[in-house]
Amino acid sequence: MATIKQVAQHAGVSVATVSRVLNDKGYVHEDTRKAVLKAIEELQYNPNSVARSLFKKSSNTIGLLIPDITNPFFPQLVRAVEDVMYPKGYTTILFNSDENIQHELDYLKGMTSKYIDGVIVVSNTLKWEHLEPLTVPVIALDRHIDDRIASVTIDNYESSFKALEFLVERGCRKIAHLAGPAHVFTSSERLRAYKDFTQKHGLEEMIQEGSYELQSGMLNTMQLLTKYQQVDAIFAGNDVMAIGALKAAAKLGISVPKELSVMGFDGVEWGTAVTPELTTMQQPIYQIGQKAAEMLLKRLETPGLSPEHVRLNAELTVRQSTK
Amino acid sequence: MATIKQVAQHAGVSVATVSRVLNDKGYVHEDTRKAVLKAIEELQYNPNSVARSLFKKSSNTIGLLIPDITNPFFPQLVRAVEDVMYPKGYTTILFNSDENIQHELDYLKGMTSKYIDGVIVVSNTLKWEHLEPLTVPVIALDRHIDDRIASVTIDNYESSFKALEFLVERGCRKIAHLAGPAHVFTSSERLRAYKDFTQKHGLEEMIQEGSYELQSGMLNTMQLLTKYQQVDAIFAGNDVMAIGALKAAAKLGISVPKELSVMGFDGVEWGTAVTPELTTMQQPIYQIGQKAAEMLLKRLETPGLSPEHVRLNAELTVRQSTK
DNA sequence: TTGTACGCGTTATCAT
DNA sequence: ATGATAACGCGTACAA
Repeated sequence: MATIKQVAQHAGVSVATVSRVLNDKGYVHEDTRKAVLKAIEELQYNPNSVARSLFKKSSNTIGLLIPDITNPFFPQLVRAVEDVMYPKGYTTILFNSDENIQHELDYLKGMTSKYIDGVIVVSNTLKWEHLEPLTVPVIALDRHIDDRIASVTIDNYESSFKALEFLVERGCRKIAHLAGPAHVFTSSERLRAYKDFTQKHGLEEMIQEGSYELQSGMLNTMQLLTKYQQVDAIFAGNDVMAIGALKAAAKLGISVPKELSVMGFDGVEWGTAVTPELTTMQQPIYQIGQKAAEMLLKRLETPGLSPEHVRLNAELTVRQSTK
Repeated sequence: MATIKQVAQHAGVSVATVSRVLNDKGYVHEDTRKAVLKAIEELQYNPNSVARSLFKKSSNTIGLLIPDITNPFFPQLVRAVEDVMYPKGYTTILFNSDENIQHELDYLKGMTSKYIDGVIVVSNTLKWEHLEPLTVPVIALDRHIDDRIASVTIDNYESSFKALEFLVERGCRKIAHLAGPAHVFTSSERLRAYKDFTQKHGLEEMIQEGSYELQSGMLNTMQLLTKYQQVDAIFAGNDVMAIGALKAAAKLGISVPKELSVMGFDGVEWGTAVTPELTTMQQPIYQIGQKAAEMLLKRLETPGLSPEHVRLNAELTVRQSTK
């Protein structure tokens, strides 16, 4: 690895001059510029990012903190973020927190010492006081954390309401809710919508709580279906649970959508892999990631912007699992 | 952000002493050590990773180069790598190449200037000459690149053979192959096995090439099934295509596994989400990632180790999509 | 237009 | 046992 010093020597100039042509700053004679360029080429010189970071107190790197990349919701989100950051010269570092606050705090601590320039955070546990000490822009993704922290979210409550309305329109009256974990903000919003909806429409409230996983979705649907015999629709807290419900129905010999309608939430790719294909409230996952990255980029360029709160809309995608 | 200098001042010692207690190196009196620790605590001092990297020419960071995180094969792999690297103090940077050699070379170039300590690579295009200039340990994952580059792979050829043998055992005789893209090493190996197998057993060769995607799997199965009427089994190049085949069968009213057996390859989670659940040649995805990370770690600790080539075994997981 | 010299925050060597 | 200082590679005042 050649250094700027060697390039300077090779070109017969000083390091300052090399730095100038490197960064197009200050005056430099065309001839010397060419000589420097030639030296750079010959020595295959590549500026040292670490040294540059030390001086600039900035690493052209952002952190992306998510619960777990193996959750099918996140790969697309991650891709979106990288797809917008990379062309702008930023590297993205991914962190899996497993929703463990200790891990999250560890990561955050590491970031500042690495001159990470900004962070995108998906977390149910992180609060203002944890993020406040960070001197870099932060974007909260998927979950709103605090009014003082910019965020990109979707309208979980309203969308859930719409999903439920659709089920009623299609003639469902005994609608059960397969709820996600209570500590997850998005699932509690969806649950809240379900409760309000059933109350408003005078429908029976049938709730079964589980975790955001396939097995859980299946097992809990089994329980649900034995506990409440007359269920004619299931509104699941997310797609993975909904697919679990589909599996349970298949196992119990219940025909979907004829005897039972199943509605998911998220719009992950899995939903198109199953038969019948899953009807779902589709989040614009890729756009959410894009938007968050763009907001971060804006704050990177012009620091001190007031916290913006963007709310995207989920959209009902009717496929085959509902009447 | 406090610096080591400020800590030294605060504790009334020199930076050298602070550095000593920080790194447990050299002698330092117990009293002064305590004073330093106290200063560190009071100033909330956090050593600057960038400055440290500059001096050490090492960033405690590794690169993980994969085609695309949205391919369901990779999230688990990525998790595995991070799960072993992080506790050892290493940060993992993920790069999505989209199998584009230019992107790959760009990433590689960026790595050296960042003092990245090692790389794990999943690529069909990268060759010895691209990796050779790297001065850090490299592990090739999933695809063998060169004898001189350590690798972790699975026995694609033999496993495919076993999968096909299983189908024959179950009475299938008209076995078609839904092949993955020709430029992907793993799929050409699986294709090769299919060809050898049919020849060995005197079976008709029925091949349809597609891409590693759901739609492609479905469409190509449709074509396959119209072109060759009597097909009684499909051996797919990967699980996603196999699931596409399942969808095609459902659409055509063909009952799986009664009229048609479907065999996948990979063992991604999706395979358990569909009905019938997918029979597949299951790769130990997580272990592959683990093993690669461990190999890298070993080479990080003791450089200059000769290239090791580990080959893991895929295992037949019989579920419901085969007779 | 170009060069000198210092600072970014650490670690390691060499004195003391 | 502790301190001063050079070095890591780069960018930028300031001087020339």
